[in-house]
Amino acid sequence: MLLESITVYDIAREANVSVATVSRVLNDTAPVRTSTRQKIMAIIEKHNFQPNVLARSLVNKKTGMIGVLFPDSSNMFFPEVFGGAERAAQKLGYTLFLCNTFSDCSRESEYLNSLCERQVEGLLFMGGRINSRHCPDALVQEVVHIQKKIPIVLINGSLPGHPCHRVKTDEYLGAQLLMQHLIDHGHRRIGFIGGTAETTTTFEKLQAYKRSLLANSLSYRQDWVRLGDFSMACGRKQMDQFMMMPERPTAFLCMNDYVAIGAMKAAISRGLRIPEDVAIAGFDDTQLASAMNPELTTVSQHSEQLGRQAMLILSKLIQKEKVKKLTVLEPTLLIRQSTQ
Amino acid sequence: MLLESITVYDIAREANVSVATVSRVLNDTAPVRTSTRQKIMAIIEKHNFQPNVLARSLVNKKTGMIGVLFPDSSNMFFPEVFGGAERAAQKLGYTLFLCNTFSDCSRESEYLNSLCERQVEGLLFMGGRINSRHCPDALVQEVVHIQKKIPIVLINGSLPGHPCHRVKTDEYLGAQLLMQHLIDHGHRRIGFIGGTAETTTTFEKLQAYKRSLLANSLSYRQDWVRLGDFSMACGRKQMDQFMMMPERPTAFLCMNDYVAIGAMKAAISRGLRIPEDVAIAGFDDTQLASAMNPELTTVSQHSEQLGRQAMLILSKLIQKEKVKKLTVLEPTLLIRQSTQ
DNA sequence: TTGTACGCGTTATCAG
DNA sequence: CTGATAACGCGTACAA
Repeated sequence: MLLESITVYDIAREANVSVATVSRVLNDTAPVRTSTRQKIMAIIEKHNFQPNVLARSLVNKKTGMIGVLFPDSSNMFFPEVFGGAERAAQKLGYTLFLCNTFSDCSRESEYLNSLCERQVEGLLFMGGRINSRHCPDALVQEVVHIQKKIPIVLINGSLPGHPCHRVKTDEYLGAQLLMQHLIDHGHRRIGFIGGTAETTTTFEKLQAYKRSLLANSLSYRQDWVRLGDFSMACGRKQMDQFMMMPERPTAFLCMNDYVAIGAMKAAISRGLRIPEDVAIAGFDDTQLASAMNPELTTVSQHSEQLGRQAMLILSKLIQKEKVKKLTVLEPTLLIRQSTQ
Repeated sequence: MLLESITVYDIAREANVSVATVSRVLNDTAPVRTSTRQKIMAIIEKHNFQPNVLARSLVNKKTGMIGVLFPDSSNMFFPEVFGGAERAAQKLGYTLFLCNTFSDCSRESEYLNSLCERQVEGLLFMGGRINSRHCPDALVQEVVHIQKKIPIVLINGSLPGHPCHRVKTDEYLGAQLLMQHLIDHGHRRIGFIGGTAETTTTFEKLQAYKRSLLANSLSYRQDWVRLGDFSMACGRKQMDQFMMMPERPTAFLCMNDYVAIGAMKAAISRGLRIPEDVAIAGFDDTQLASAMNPELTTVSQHSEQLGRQAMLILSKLIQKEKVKKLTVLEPTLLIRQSTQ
């Protein structure tokens, strides 16, 4: 059951005017005699009348809604991003329609569909298929097709083979900064923990990891790269594995803060001290990083900025303005206790 | 610009049928000859036609949308709650419309308005005015008025003087369990940190705190109750204050996990050991609690359950079923390293 | 089984 | 300044 029971007709009748006039005072779209305007306003107030946005959107073809797809609300990084987007959206007169895909591609497709049917005016896309290194073409096409009709901005991702508007952090640079920091602190044996080989975000960091080793004449050992997923559990499990190796790294680059914290916990429970015995670094600078003890060295993606930028670009796209396809934000290295 | 360019008329014309028939195959609402059905389906597929939900909702008066108001996406507790609600919603065929009020009452009002205009079928309400101990009547009336037309479920809150459907954790009991645990462990001097005197959630815990002291013949000292807000910063600041007192508690009950962690950090940075020198307990069992080192003793509100229950009740309300006004979930004490 | 025509609540166009 | 009236895209009695 919907709220609406009272319509413009009702208030028009009560005011002895036509619906057109009511609409005019509602939208201030044409001059109305002050006396009639006031009469109408009074009746609107009296009944607490709210126009039905559905009907309105149906005619002016504007819903004021922006769809936002994100993979996981339990990873603080994403709420931070869409928090930034939301603030920007509000200033621009848009409302966000948040969709948690739970990193599930089919759910992603469903939401994509649903958002289109709901006539959102633009889409902010994070996670899932746009971070997949081998995304099935069907999934790519889905997005490509939608993009023909409605503007999309990808955040920290891409659609291989299809130019899209994108906003991203230079994750490669971020990982590189981290590596350099570790190396500068004398670490010669560095491991990598977390992420999946399938995801672009992992791949970028892994590339930076490898090249940094190479550039510093340090050896790359495959068994010192232990992927998994993006969770604390993964960090814990993989660090446990490292612990059982005869020869292990003295420092670890982790996929994100969650993984890093899991790794920290595993190390600590084995009696290791951080950073004296082992250095650990995360990524994203979620609240967790500075909450930990010792505080976690990490890289900030300026998550709110990321969301804000994406929303700004999307709004320009909606206004049919030309915008450059790619916007890259520079990450910031945050050196804390866990590595020095 | 909206996606829709092709309508039922277009596909009707192409199939040489009437829009009615198209609508019938779309909704399977009446028998259609198999051959024509297939012809129509083919054309729909071909053009990738998607019906306009706006128009549809306008006639059947169902949007399938549930509005969700929450105060702060940067407090993990809330994403956990609406995560639970979202899973439940999906099974029931609803889509959540998430609105971050940033604990700002005016923003809350705006969203409330916007959601009604958007014809959501129900509302899940968290934070803000429903947790205010002295909520201005105007704000209460806003909600009361909406409630007459559209079902609302309040989560962990209430509207003083107005019966509402509510789902809540027994926070009083939670705090009591925590107190008993501390007392059982020999603590005789216990402090309280965080929250604001204005919020009901703080008040409930504070009541439990006071009564537990009384019931155990322990003295209540006003200067050992240091409120503030719900942030890590608050925990840190207040613990710093405690540190400068000549006589201070040996244990602390904190408003939530964030405050507790702030307090922990402050204590640690002063060289205190946890739990040997000082015991600290949080509330909510967010991811943070088990991520910390030492792990944080806390109380689980079963946040996902909370969201799920609320959504279930709301859906019954929408179906006009009778549902009991109040549902209380029992919290669970989680004893971890920070207190023993 | 299918088509016609109206209604859903607004906005917009065009006369007056 | 104001009032009919036609869209907007779809569902659905009612009739055929």
